[in-house]
Amino acid sequence: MAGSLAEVARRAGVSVATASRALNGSRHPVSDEIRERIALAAAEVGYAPSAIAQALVTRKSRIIGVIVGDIVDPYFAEITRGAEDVARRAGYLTIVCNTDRAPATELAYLRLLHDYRAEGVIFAGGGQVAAGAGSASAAQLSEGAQLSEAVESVRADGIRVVSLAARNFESMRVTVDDRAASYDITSYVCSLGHRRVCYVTGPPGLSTSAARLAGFQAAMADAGLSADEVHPGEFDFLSGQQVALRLVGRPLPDAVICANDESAIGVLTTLRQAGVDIPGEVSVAGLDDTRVSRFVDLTTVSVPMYERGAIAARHILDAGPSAAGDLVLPHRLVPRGTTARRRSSGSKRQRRETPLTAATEAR
Amino acid sequence: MAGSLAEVARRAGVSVATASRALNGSRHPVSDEIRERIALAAAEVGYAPSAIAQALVTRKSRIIGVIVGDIVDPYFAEITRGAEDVARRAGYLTIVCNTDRAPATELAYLRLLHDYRAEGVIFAGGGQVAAGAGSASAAQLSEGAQLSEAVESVRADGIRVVSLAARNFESMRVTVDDRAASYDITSYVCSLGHRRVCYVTGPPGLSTSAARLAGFQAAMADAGLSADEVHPGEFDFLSGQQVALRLVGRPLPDAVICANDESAIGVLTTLRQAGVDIPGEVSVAGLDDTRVSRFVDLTTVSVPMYERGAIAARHILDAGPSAAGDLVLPHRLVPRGTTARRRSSGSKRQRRETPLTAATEAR
DNA sequence: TTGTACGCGTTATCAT
DNA sequence: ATGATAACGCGTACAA
Repeated sequence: MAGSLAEVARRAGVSVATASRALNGSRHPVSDEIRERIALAAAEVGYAPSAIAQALVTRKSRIIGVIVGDIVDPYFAEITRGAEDVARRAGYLTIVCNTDRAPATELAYLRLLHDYRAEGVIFAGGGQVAAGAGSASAAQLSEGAQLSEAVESVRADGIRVVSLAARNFESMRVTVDDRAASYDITSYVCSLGHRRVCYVTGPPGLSTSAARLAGFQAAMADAGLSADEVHPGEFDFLSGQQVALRLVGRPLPDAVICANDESAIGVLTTLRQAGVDIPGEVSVAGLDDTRVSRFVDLTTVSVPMYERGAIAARHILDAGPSAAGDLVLPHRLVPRGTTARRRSSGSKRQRRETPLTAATEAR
Repeated sequence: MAGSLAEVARRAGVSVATASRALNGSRHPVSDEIRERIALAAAEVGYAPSAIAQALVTRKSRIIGVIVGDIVDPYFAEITRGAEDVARRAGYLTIVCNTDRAPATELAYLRLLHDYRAEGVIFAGGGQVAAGAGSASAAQLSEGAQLSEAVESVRADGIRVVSLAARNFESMRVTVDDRAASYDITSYVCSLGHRRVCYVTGPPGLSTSAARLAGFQAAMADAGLSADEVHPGEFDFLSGQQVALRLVGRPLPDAVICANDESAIGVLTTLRQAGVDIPGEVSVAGLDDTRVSRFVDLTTVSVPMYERGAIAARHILDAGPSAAGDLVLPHRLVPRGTTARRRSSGSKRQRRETPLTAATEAR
C-alpha cells in the first residue's frame, strides 16, 4: 500500500526526480504548482519514504545504537533516555542492545550494528578488565581482543563509537572520574566522623567496579582508616539487601558506602526495615544519583548519566570534525538525608548519652 | 572500508551471485573450494553485509519498534527487555521510542518506523481516553483520530502492530485485565479488615488509569466501603511521596492502594521515613510487580510486563498466520509484607488496646 | 525549473 | 554448481 516515489511521480505526471525534490528536504527549486500536485498524489497513495532506500543511497542510516548491560537498570535507562532524546529530535532511531555485560553479546551486537551501518554506537557501561588470576582469563582475553578488533574495524568504516566508561579499545570517551567520585563520597562520609565504614562493591572484573573500589580504598587510607570490610556486590538492589541482612546481626558499622545507588538503596531499605535508624545509627551512601535516589533522599554523587548519553549522541550526530579529544564530565557530591554526623558509639544501641571525644569531633 | 559483495566476488574470482550464496545463509549449493575462497576474500576485506541493502531487496528490515512512555520507568523497561530478548535471538534490532505519552510524539514515531519499514511496532502503554469535559478535548480527539488513522495505514502496509494495553485503534492485543487486577488487590486489602482505604491514581485520561481506578471503586463498593479518598497521581515515585506527605499529618488511613508500584513504593518509603509502621499501622499495596517490588517486599499484583513484551515480539517475528485473536494474560495477586491484618483502630497511635468489634472481624 | 539515467549493495530469476 | 542481470526505492549529477 505504501506508494513508492515512482508511483507518486506517475500520478502527479512528473519525474521521480522532481517528486523526490518536492517530497524530501531538497534545496532544489520546484514550482509551487507542481509541488502541490505531488503533495496531493503523495497523500492519495499514502506515500511513506523508504528510509531504507534513502539510507542505501545516502549512506546515512540515521541509526545509533546504545549498548547497555540491562535497560531495566536505571543507570543504563537514564543514559539511554539521554541519547534517545537527542536522536529523536534529529529524526534518528535509537537501538537498545542489552548484553548483560557479556563480551560475546557486545561483540555480536556491534557486528549487527555494523551491518546496519549505524552512524554511531555508544558503549554505556564499563568493560571487563584483565583479571589477575582467573581460569577463564584466556577466553576473556581473546574476547576482549576480538571486541577491540571489531571496534577498530567498525571505526575504520566511519562509524563513530563513544564509550561512557573505561574500555580497553580506542574510541571517543564521555566519562566521569569514577575513582575520584568514589574517593569524594568516601571522604565525605569519613568527614562526618565515621570510622568503621563498610563497602559494597560492583561486579568483579568490571573497570567501573575497580575504579570505584580504588577510590574508596584511597580515601580510607588517607583518612587513616582501615578499608577491610569490603563486601562483594553486583550493582543491584539484591546485593545491597544481602549485605544489609548480614550486617544486621552483629554490631553495626558507622556507615556503609555502596558502589552504586541501586545497591545503596538495597541496604538502606533493608536496614530501615530491620529497625535500624538511618542516618541515626548508620549512614548510607551510594554513587550515581539515579532518579529514585533523589526521592529516597540518598546521599550520593552525581555522575550525570542522562547528560553523558545526550552528549555522546550529539557527538555522533554532529559528524563534523568535533572529534575533539575525550570528555570527562565533572561529578558532584550530593549530600542528602541518609548520612549524618556520627553519634557517640555508646549512644547507638543503649541510647546512653556519652560525651563526644575530641578525637571524634575533630574534622 | 567495508568491502562490498562485489569487491569480495572480484577478489575471489567469482560472481556476486555465488559470493552472496556463500556468505549469507542460502540453501543454494556452492562447492566447498569456492566457498572457502570467498570466505577468505571476505575476511581480507572485512566484509560486513549491508543489512540495509538486504532489507531493501528482501523487504524484511528485521527491525521492531517499542513505543513507551519513558524507558526509565521500570514498567516500560521490563516490557522492552522482554521484547529485546526475543528480537536479539532472532537477529532483530529493537528501537526504543520514548513519547512521554504525548500522542503527537507517538504519531511521529509511528511514521518514522513506517519509513524504516519496521516489521512490527509494539505500543507498550495505554492511550488517552476521550476525556469527558476537557478544553483540549477537540485537539486530543483529532490527535487520537490521526493516530488511529496512521496505525491503519501502517497495518495496511503489512507492519504488525500489537498493543499491550487498551488503545482506541485496532491491533492485536497482548494485555492483562487491569480492572480485574485492581479489583483483586483491592478486595484482598479489604479482606484484611481495612475499612478506610485511600487510592492513588495514575495519570488522568489514560486508559490504564481509568481501568485500574474502576477496579478499585468496584471492589470498594462490593465491600460496602466508601471509595472517596482518591488522590491524583502520575504513576511515579513522586506522586506517592506527595500523597504520603499529605496523609501523615492527619489520622492515618487503614491502607493505601496505588495505581502502580512506583507510586506505591513512593508512599511506602515516605511513610516509613516519617516513622509510620508498615504494615503495622497502615498497609500499602501497588500494582505491576516490578522488579524492585520484590525486593521491598511490596504486596502487589503481577501483570507480566516482561512476558507481554516477549510475546508481542514473538508475534511480530512469527509472521505466520498466528494472527490469532487478542491475548489477555492472567494476572496474579502477590501478597507480601507491606500489607497485614488490620489492628484495632485504637491501638494505632495511642497503643491503647481496644477489643475488635465483631463487625471488623467479620471477613 | 524539470527530466534522464546511473548507482547504492543485495537477492532472486533464469540461463548455462 | 555458477554466472548475468533485473529489480528493490531513492538521490543526484548531468543534460535539457
